[in-house]
Amino acid sequence: MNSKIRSYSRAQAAKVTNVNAETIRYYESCGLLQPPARSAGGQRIYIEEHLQRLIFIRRSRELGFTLKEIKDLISLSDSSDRSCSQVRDLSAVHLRSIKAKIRDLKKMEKTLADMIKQCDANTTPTCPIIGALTS
Amino acid sequence: MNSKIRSYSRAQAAKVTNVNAETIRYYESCGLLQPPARSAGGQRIYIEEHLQRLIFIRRSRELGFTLKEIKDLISLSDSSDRSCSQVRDLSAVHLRSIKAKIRDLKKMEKTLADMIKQCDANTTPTCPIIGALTS
DNA sequence: ATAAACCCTGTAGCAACTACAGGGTCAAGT
DNA sequence: ACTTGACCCTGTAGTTGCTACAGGGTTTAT
Ligand SMILES: [Zn+2]
Ligand SMILES: [Zn+2]
Ligand SMILES: [Zn+2]
Ligand SMILES: [Zn+2]
Repeated sequence: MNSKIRSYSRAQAAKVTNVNAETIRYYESCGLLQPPARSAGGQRIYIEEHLQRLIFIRRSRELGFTLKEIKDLISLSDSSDRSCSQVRDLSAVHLRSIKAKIRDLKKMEKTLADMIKQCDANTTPTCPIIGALTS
Repeated sequence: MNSKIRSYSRAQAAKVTNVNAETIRYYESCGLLQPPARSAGGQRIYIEEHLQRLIFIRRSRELGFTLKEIKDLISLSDSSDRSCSQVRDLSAVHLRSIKAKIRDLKKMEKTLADMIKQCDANTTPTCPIIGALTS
C-alpha cells in the first residue's frame, strides 16, 4: 500500500519554502522548477520534491549564484557521477566573482568615506564631494 | 568678441568622456543630461557643459550611486545654497548601503569558501556543497 | 557622386523578480 | 445549495542601467 503524498498549493509552498508565490511560477517558467501536476481545475499541485528544489534554489540565491548557475548546479546534482569536481569548480568561479565584487565595493567605500570626511571638514562654499565628482 | 565654442558629436563625446554613445542618449532620455542643440539635420551637438556632466555621472556611477541619486546630486550641485550638508547626507546614506552590500558579500564569501574546503576534503560520493544546499 | 562613418528613432533584450488585470477555482460557512 | 472570500490561472508590464539592433537619414571625404 502507498503512503499518502502530502501536496501543497502555491501559497502553501511559498510559505513553507520562504519563496514568494509569484517567484515560484517564475522559476517554473525558467525551467528551474519541474512543472507540477495540476488539479482538474488547472491549479498547480506541489509535492515535497518541489519544496526541496525551491529551498535549494533559495539557498543558492542567498549565496549569490545566478539562476543560470543554479540550473547547472541542479543538473550536476542530478547526474551524480564525477559531479563533485564540477560543482567545486562552478563554486570556485562564483567565489572569485564575489571576491571581485567585494574589492570593487571596498574601493567605493574608501573613496566615499574619504570624501565625506573632507565634506565634514569643509569651510568653503563648494561641497568637496561635488568638487571631486566635477573636477 | 566671443571665443569659438568647441562642439562634439555623440561619438566624440563618448570618446572624450568614456561613456558609451548609446548610454549618452539613455541619460538624456532619463533627464540626467540636458538635451543638446541639434544640427539642421537633427543631429545632437554637445558642448563642454555636456561633457562635464557626463564625466560627473560616470564618476558617480563608479562610486555606485544610482541614477536617481545622481539626479539629486546634480540638482544639489546646481542649487549652491546649503547643499553641502545634503550632499553629505545623501553620500552617507549611500555609503551605508555599500557597507551593507559588503557585509552580505562577505557572508556569502565565507560560507562558499567553507563549502569549497569541505568539497576538497570530500571522499564520499555526494558533493558536500550540493548536500549543504539540499539539506 | 558615392561610400564610409556616423547619426536618428523606436523598440527589444539582459537578470531576477514583482505586480497587476481580468478572469476561474476551491473550501468553508450558512 | 449557495455565497463569500481566499486563492489560483494566464499573460503582460514594470523595475534598473544599460546595450543592441533595424531601418532609415546625415555628414564628410574623396
Ligand atoms: Zn563537491
Ligand atoms: Zn556566480
Ligand atoms: Zn559637502
Ligand atoms: Zn545609493
